[in-house]
Amino acid sequence: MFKDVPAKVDFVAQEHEVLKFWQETNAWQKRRDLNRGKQRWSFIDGPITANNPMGVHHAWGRTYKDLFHRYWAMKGYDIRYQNGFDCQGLWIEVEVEKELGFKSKRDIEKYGIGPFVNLCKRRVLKYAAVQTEQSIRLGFWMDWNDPEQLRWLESKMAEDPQQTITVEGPLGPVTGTVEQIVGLLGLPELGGSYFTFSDENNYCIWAALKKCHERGWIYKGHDVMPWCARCGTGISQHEIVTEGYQELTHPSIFLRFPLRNREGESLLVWTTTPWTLTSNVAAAVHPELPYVLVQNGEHKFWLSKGAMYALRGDYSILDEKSGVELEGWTYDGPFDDLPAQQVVQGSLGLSSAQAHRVILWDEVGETEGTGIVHIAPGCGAEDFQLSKKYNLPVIAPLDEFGVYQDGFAWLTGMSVNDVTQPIFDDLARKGLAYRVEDYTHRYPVCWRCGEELIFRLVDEWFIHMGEKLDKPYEEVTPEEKEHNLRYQIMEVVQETRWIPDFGFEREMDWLRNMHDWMISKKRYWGLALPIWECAECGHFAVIGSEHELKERAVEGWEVFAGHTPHRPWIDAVKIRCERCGALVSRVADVGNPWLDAGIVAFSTMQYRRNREYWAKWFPADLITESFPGQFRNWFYSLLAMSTIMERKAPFRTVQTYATLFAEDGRPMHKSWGNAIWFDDAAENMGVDVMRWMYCAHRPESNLLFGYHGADETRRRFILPLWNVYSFFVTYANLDGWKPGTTQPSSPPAFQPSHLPPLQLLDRWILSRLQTVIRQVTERLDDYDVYGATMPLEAFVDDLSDWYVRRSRRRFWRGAGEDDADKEAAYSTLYTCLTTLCRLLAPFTPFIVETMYQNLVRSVDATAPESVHHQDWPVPDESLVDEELMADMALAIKVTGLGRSARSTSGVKLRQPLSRAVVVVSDADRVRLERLADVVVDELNVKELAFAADAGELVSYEVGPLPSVLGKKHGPRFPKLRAAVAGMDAAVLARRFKAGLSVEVELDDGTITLLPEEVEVRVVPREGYAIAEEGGLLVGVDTRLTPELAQEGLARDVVRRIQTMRKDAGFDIADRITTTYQAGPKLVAAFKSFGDYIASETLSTRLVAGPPPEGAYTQSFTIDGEELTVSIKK
RNA sequence: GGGGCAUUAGCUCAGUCGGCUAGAGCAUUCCUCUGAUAAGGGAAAGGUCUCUGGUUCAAGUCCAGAAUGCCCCA
Repeated sequence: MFKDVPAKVDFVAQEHEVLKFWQETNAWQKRRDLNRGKQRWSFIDGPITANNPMGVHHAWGRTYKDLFHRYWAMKGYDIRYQNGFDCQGLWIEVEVEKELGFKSKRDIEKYGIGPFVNLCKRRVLKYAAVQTEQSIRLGFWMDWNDPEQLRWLESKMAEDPQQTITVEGPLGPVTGTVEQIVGLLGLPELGGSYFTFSDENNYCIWAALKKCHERGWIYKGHDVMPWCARCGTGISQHEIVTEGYQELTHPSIFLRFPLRNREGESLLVWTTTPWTLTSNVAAAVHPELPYVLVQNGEHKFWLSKGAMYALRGDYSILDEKSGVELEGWTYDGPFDDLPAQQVVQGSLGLSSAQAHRVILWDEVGETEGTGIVHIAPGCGAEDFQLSKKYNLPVIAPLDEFGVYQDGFAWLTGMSVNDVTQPIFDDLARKGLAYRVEDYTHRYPVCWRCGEELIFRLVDEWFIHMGEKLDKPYEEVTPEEKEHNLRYQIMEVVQETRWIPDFGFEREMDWLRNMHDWMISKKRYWGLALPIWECAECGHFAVIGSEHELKERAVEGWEVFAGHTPHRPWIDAVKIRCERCGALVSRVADVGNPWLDAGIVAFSTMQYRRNREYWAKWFPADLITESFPGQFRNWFYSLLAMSTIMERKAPFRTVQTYATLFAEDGRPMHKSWGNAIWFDDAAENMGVDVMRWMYCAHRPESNLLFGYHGADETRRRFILPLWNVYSFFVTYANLDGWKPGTTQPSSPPAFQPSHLPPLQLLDRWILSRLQTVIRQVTERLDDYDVYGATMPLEAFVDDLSDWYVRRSRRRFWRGAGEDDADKEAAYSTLYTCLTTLCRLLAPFTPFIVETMYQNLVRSVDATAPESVHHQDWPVPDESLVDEELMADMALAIKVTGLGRSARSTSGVKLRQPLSRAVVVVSDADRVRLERLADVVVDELNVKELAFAADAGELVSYEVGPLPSVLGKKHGPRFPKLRAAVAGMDAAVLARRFKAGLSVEVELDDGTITLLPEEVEVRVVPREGYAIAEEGGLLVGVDTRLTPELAQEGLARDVVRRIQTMRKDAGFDIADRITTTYQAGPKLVAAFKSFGDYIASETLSTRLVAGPPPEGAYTQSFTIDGEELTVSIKK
C-alpha cells in the first residue's frame, strides 16, 4: 500500500520533512560517495558576500547552481560541491562601521585596527552561517559547514582569537588558535565552503601579484581618481561604472575671470563643482569654435558663440575670434588670494596664480556652460592630463576626508560638503559671480555608502593592463601579446563559451577599453597588498609567499607569526631594501576585493599545495552568475588572474542571467515595501515553487519576482503534477495495485515486454515520455534550463489533462473487469510518475523526494534511498512512436476545436449531440480514424464524420492573398480586392476548390485569378457550430432529438448525484441507494437511462418516491422541472 | 560626450521575409467540465503597435528625425 496522499497538501511543511530526511540519512554525502573517482564535472562558485542574509535574487542563481550539480551528479559525475563566501573588503567594513556607529576612518583607528578586523571576521562567520542555513533551506546541495560550528567559531573569536582549540576535520582533528583555524576554513583539512579571507586565498594572490611584478606590470600611479571622502578611499573604474552614478541636482555657477591685458574684459566660465575653483589653474577653449565678446550690462564677456543662451539681459556682440586666437591670454583667478595659489611649482617655474592662462582642448563643447572650461588639475582626471601636457602647476586641495588642507585660508579645515554657499558668497563679494543655476546631471557616488564622490590627486597601485593597440583583436600578433596582459586575457576568452552569447562580445569590449586595474584601497579589512616600498629610494618589492616574507623579514616577524596575513599584524614585518639597504615597511593599502574572488580558480583547487589535484579540476566546466556588473568584476578578475597565473581560461562555459525585480517592476527596496526576504518567500510560497519559477524563466530577461507569480507557477505546474500523483495513489490503493515487474528505479525507463498489452493512450504517453527525456537531457547538457522546463511543462499538461483524464475510467473499473487493461494503465502512469521524479529531481528536489519515497521506496526497500541517488533517465527509443504522437496531437487539436464550436453555440458539453464533422485531408483523416473513439467521447457526440469539402457545414468567403497578388499586380491590387468582394463567393469558392481560375473584370482590363492566389474562408450553416484553426475545420451538429435531450438530462442527474456523494462525505467506493422525485421529463430520463445513472453513481437501487429517513437529500431545478434526490449508504 | 537596445492589450511579453481581421500568459467578465481538482477547458472584452515624416500597391515590421526608458563605454 502507498501512503495516502492528502487532498490538501501543505507543501512547505512537506519540504521541511524532506530536509529532515536528507539530514538524517546523510543524503548528500551518499550522493557524493556514489560518484567518487568517476569522471569529473568541475564547477567554480562565484563567492557570495557573507555580509547579510541572502536575498531572493541570490536564490535565483543558487537554483541554477544546485540544478546543474544535481543533474551532473545523476549522470554519474564526480563533483567538488564547494560553495564560496566573499569575505574581505569595504562592504564588510561599512556594515561593521554602521554597527559600531562609526562616522569615519578616524573612528576605526581610535578603536584599533586589530579589534576592527576581528569584528569583520566575526561578521563574515555570522552571515556565512545564516546564508548556509538559507541555502540548505533552498535545497542547495553543497559541502556545507555546520552552521553551528561557524557560530561557535564566531563566539570563540569574540572571547579570544588567540585561544587554542581543536576541531574535527575530514582528515582528522586540527588544532590551532581560533584565528588560525578560521584562516584555514575551506581548505582540505577543514572542508566546507571556501572563504576568501583564508590564508591560502591571500597568499595565492601574493603569488599572482608577484608574477605581475616579474613582468613589470605593477606600478604606483599618481593620478586624479574618484574618491569617497566618507570611506576615505579611491573608487576604481570597475566599481563606478554602473551602480556608481545617480541623477543629482547641484547649484552651478557662472562667473567671470577678468583678463589681465584686456581692460574690462572677462572670460565667462561655468562650473558645477564650485569647490574646485579654489584650485583653478587654467581655462580651456576649443581651438575651432567661434568665441565672441559681448557687452552685457556693465560687463564685457568672452564666451563661445553657441553658448550665448547662457547670458541674461540684453547684450550686443563687440568682437569675434576663433578659440585658437584666445590661447595664452592670462587672467586673474577667483582665489588668487589663497596661499596655495602662490606656491611656485612645475617646470614653468610659476605659481598657479601666475600661470592662469587660456589653453586649447578639443573636448570643450558649447551645449552646456559657456564654451570656456575652468581647469583645476588637482580636482579632475582630464584636468590633470591637461596639466601634464601644458606643464601647469597642480593644486590638490582636499585631504582624504574631503577637508581643505593648509594653504586655503578661511577654507582650511572646512569640509567640501559645506563650502558651496560660502564660496558663492565670497565670489559675489569679489564681484566675480554672474549667476547661479541648479543643474541636474549624472554624478558619481560611492557604490557602498552613497556619498557623492570627489576627485582627488592620489597615489594608488595598479596592474598595467597593456597598451590599447589601435586594431582589432584578430590582428594583434603573438609578439604584441607577449607583454600585453590586455590581449592575453582576450586570447584566453577565445576558449570560453558565453550563454547567452552576447556575453562574449561584452567581455571583449570591456577588455578592449579597460583601464589599468587599481588594486589598492586605503582601508583596513582586506588583502594585505604584498608591496614593500622603500621610503628612502622609492624601490619596491612584491612578496610572493609567506615563506619568502619570512626569509626577507628583518624585523617584526615575531609580532606577525601566528596571525592571518591581515592588517595590523602583517604591517609589523619589515624587510631590507634591495637597492639602498633601508628598512622598508609594507604600503598601508589593502587590496581590491575582486582580487580575492578572482584567484579562486587557484586558491580553492590547491594550486600551491597539490598541483596534480588542481590539474584535474581546472578549468571549471561551468560558472554561472548574474551578468549585470560581472563582466567587469568577477568574470574579469577570474579571467585576469587565470591569465596571469597560467595563461589559460579558468572556465569553459559561463551561463549568465539578468536581474531580479519586484513584481511592480522596480528593484526590491526595503523602504518601498516591495522587498521579499528569502526566508519569507521560502516559508510562504515554498522553495519548489520558487525554484520552478526561476527555472521556467528566460534567463536573459529580468525576472519580476513575487507571490502572484508564485501562485501562478504553483497552479500551472506544481498542482497538476501533485494531482496526478494523488490520483494515482488514491486508485492504486483502492485496487491494491503494486508495481510488478517494472523496475522504475533503474534505466532504461521501461520494459514493455514485461507489461500487459498497452492501449494507444499508454503507448502515446510513454512515447511522449521518451521524447521528453531526450529533450530535457539535450537542453541541460547545453546549460539551457529554461529550454528544459518547456517540454516538462508540456508533458505534465499532457499527462494530467489528456492521459489521466482520458484514462480515468480504466482506473475505476472493479476487479475482474478487464484487469489486463487496468494493469496497463497503472503501469504506464506509474512509469510516467517515477520517471518524472527523476527528470524533475534537479529542478524541484523536494516534491519529487516526497513522491519517490511513497511511490518507490515504500514498495521496494532495495531501491536507492533518495530520488537524488538515482541515475538520470535514458530514453528508450523503441518506445518512441512518431506517428502515434502526430495522431494524438491532431486528435487533441480536433477536440479543442470541437469544444470551441460547442461553446460558441451554447450547447453544454454534457448534452450529447448526434455528430461532429471534421474537414480534413485524406492523410489526417487516416490519423483521426485511428482515434475516433477518443474524439467521440471527448466531444460527447454519437458519431465522428469526415468531409473532404466543407460545403455541408459552411458557406464561403473568398479573400485574395495580398502576398501573391500585391507583388503580381502592384497598384491595381486594391481595385482587384474590391472587385472580388463584389462577386458571388459560393461560385468563386466552387471554382477555386475545383482548381479552376476566375476572370475578374476591372475598369482597366481583366485579371485572371488562380486558385493559389486566394484564400477561401468559411461561415457556419444553420444547425451547425464550427471552429477553425490552421486549415482544420470542425463542426458539430447542434440539432437535438428527443432521445439526445433525454440522455442530456440523465447526465445532468448523474453529475448532481456525484456532487451530492462528495458533499455527503461518502467514500469513492461506497455503494448507495438513490431515491428521487421528479417531473415527467426527468422521470422518463430515469426510466430510459436508469442503468447508466445507477452504474455511474454506484447506486445499487434507484427508487422513485419520497426521501427516506436519514438520507442525504437535495433539490434542484433541471430544464424547468423539480428534482429531489436522496442518497443513502 | 559616443555607442547599443527597447517602446505592441490594464500588467509581463511574442510578433520570422513588409502582406489578410496584430497574438500569448496573467488580471477582468461570462460559459463550461469535474469523485485526482487550491484544478482543467472554452469564450468575450481589452490596441492611436510612443510620436512625426518618408519608401511601398501594402509598414508593428524598412529608412530618417523626435520623445521616453534602460544598458554599455567615456
